[in-house]
Amino acid sequence: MRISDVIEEFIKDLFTDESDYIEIQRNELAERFNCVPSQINYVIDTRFKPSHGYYVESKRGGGGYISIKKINITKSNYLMHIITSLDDQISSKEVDIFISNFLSYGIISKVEAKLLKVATSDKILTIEQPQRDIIRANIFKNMLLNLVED
Amino acid sequence: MRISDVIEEFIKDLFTDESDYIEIQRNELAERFNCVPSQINYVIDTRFKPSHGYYVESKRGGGGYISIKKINITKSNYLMHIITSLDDQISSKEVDIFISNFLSYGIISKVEAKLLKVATSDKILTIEQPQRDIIRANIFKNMLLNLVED
DNA sequence: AATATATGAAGGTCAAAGAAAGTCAAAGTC
DNA sequence: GACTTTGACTTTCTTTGACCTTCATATATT
Repeated sequence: MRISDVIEEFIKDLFTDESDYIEIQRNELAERFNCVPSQINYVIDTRFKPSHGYYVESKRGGGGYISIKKINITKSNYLMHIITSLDDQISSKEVDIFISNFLSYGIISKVEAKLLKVATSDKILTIEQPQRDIIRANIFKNMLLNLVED
Repeated sequence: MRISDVIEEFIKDLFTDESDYIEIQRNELAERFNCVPSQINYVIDTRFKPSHGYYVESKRGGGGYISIKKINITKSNYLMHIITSLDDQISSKEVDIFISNFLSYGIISKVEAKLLKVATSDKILTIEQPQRDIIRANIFKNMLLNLVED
């Protein structure tokens, strides 16, 4: 078995039910698996990409680390699905229904909901139809896109 | 854990509910944490910058000290101040500057920043000027309003 | 007594050394 | 040919220490 696969599995085992966030030490891991440190980068680059549902951060220097966060892929999937299914114009009421669904599914936060709502409200979008519904769809889709992948 | 992090936390714990002003003794702190005195400067320089919401003063010589004041640009105050000062039209560039300031002051989250940015971008607001800058100001103000008080 | 000088007690600066992690391309495997 | 492994070199952040500046106070000088 490849060393990269072993390391991948080891890292994935670090995630528990309680926590979808871990921190590792590059050099320590490399030593444990008797490989060169950059091998760890290779594993992370190839197996923990955003497209695999992971978000990676790191810090260099004394006490440095690499952190990996498992992102909720279902959220992304769900939102992407909604986004692609949206027409290129949408009413305020329709938007509101989407938003309250997102909220009740725990897909977005209250603040995010408020931001979405206000940015797409008729009160704010003071232009004529059908321009209004077009701009609204545009705003809505793009805001949602920015909620995908946290 | 880094010694710098430990010291940072120690200092932050000195602030109480009653007081947002503390005074420390550089040498005393260094001795307590068994580090070189200039380490304290390092911690203060990197973790208690104005952009983090702290104001630092010091005095040398006998009876010297370092004082740190937590500046309470509370989120609400700050945002309300911005909102009321805003004109009724605004360019995309101006908005971006505001957003990056909010971010560096830690007043909004990254996600919120992205939402603000996308909802006010020229790419999304595909209408003619001056309508565009008017709608943008409207959206921006109202989104900010919804960030006040959480 | 008033002023000048010395001393010691702070804190400040800056650069070198150290500790991680990142990059990239060459070499190796399947 | 695509994926892995390796290692030399780079970048970033932290720790350490030698040397500097400022201030209060004690001591000396006029």
